[in-house]
Amino acid sequence: MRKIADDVGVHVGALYNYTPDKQTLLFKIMLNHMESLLAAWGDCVNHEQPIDQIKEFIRFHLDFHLSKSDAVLVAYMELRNLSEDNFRVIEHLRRKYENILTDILCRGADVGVFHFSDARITTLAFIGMLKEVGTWYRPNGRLSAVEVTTIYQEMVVDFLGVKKS
Amino acid sequence: MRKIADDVGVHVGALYNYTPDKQTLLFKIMLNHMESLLAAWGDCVNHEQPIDQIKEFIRFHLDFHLSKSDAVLVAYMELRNLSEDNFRVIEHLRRKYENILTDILCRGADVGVFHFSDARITTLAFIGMLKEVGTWYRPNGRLSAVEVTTIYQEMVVDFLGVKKS
DNA sequence: GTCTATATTCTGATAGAC
DNA sequence: GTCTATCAGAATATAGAC
Repeated sequence: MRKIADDVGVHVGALYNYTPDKQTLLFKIMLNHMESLLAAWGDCVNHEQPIDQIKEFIRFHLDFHLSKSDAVLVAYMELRNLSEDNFRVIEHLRRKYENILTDILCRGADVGVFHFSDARITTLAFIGMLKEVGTWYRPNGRLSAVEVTTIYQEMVVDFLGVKKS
Repeated sequence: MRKIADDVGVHVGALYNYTPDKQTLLFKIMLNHMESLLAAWGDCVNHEQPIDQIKEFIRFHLDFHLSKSDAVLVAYMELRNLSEDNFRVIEHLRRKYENILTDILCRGADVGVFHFSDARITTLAFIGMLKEVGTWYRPNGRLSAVEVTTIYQEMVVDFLGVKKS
């Protein structure tokens, strides 16, 4: 709280005009993060073809997460510091986000353009792949955000295009 | 430190017979974790075929990480609490581990059985996929550890088998 | 709405008896 | 090597002046 007050430019006591306690503040930060994530996806274009839709999802996810790396760090690192009740709320929203991807995958499988063995596992594998980017991507690194996005889009599309025996 | 002392069954003061301070204790835990990870891989069978070798790597990684989920949680969550110097040491070992996978990928590409566009990105994508498993796998969940391993082996092998244009 | 001051608890670490 | 006692500083949170 002292560090936050210092960064914001007020003294500690003043902080409690905005939040009843630290736990509530953390929860509101994470809730706001998850809700704006879901809302931002709602504003994205809806593509007819599953292959276009999943590319859009990857572009959206990387764009959102790489541009808000601070909030993302909090969202993933402070999860265990949420109270039990607050944790459940955030987890529910996270599951909702994951299900966006699962739905795209299943729609693609239904029309026969995607091939995978388990929708849930494939979803989590892709989310894991994308999440990892946040740990190594640097704006001035070897690859630009656009290049990273393109590579990931190609990886995922190639993967889904394979016919499984 | 109080919680550790309590779990171990001694009083706080006694802990300082084993570590000069908290930072050193954390570092030694993480160092030990990374060194036993690398040592354990050194004890694995060396397969002739890259496809067998990468399957072995996936089996090894999941087996090691799912069976030591406590240590893995510390290893990933407490990274930011390491001092600058200690962080560099751990990061170096983590890179060494990642390079095991990169080497397998490159060897497979050299002999023409693996196809991917960027060895480093592919490595990190696979590591991310595998790391994610630790966040949702539960011993009594829908899938057993063996089933999860098999699915991941198939996903990775299928992915690497695709010819890129 | 912010500041100052303070209550209270927690935390890492040390000293000295046994 | 462990225990008891304790210090010093940090942390969350509150109260009351302005």
